[in-house]
Amino acid sequence: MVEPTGLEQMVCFQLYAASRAMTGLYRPALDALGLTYPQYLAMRVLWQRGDITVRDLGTILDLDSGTLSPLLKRLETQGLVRRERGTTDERTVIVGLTDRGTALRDQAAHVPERIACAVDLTDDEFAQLHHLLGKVRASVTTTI
Amino acid sequence: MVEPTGLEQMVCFQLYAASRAMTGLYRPALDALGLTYPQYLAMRVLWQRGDITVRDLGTILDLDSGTLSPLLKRLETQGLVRRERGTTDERTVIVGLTDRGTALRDQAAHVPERIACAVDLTDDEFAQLHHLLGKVRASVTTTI
DNA sequence: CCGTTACTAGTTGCGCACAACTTAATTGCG
DNA sequence: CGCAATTAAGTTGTGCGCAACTAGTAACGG
Repeated sequence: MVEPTGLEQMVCFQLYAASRAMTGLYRPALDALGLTYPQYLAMRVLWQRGDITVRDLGTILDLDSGTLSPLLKRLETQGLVRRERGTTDERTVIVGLTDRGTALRDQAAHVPERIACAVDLTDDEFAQLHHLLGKVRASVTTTI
Repeated sequence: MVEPTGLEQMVCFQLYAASRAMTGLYRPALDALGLTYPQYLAMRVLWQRGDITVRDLGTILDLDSGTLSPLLKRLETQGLVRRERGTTDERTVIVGLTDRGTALRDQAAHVPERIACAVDLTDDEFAQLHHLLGKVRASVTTTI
């Protein structure tokens, strides 16, 4: 689809570097909440959707139990999350918010605007980028 | 620059997910070479530029010595790279390719095309994505 | 009903990332 | 020159990501 020497390599590296730069941008705001970026993503899903199995959380975040189990254990240790076995299917574990976890939502409310201000893209460019990243993810994941 | 509730969050997550998906796409090809993706990036810089200090390598890859030192040590253990103190400035360490490291370039030559074929973007879209990621990186890093 | 197969979480091990710190060398300023 | 400030690389500690594996549960086919 493209000459193989430079461009697509550059795109992949740009992706890798831009992703790390963006999570670095979140770091100060999230440090104040005591969260890492992946923990923040998990909390966002919980704030939006409430109780959820580890499996479904993994599907949404594109992470497996090898990553999520210890991450959720740390959130549980912080008192933000509780975990309990599913009743109908005892293989599953259902993750839910504690009161402290629910309360954190308000403190985290200001985070996205702090980020948006720092990234110098127009609405159109945001939408374009979103579209292109979606295409990349779709084509890469279907390639498996 | 944008309503703070959804879009920019999605973009950041898309970036995070797309980056991991892309490195996952490299994995089979790089496994065959015995390299991880960050190791492959370091080798690419060495193939292009020859001897380089750890500092300059870090500037190019946007990584610090905390990441590079152990990574380069592993490449050295594999016999792909040698490290020696700079003569004029003994604080620096100059990284260079061994014969085995140089030879690996030919085996790695086919990697980029394998990736490009799997990502379903036109040349224009690749260029757009490259441009937008560059803007993100630039605005994020200058924000520091 | 029973055994095989599939599925869900969790664990282990390794290699990043990154913050914080250490060591050693250089630079700069009085 | 002499010493403080700066710089380069390395070390330590924590938290991902992901492969490979384990334990326990559910589903299914005969």
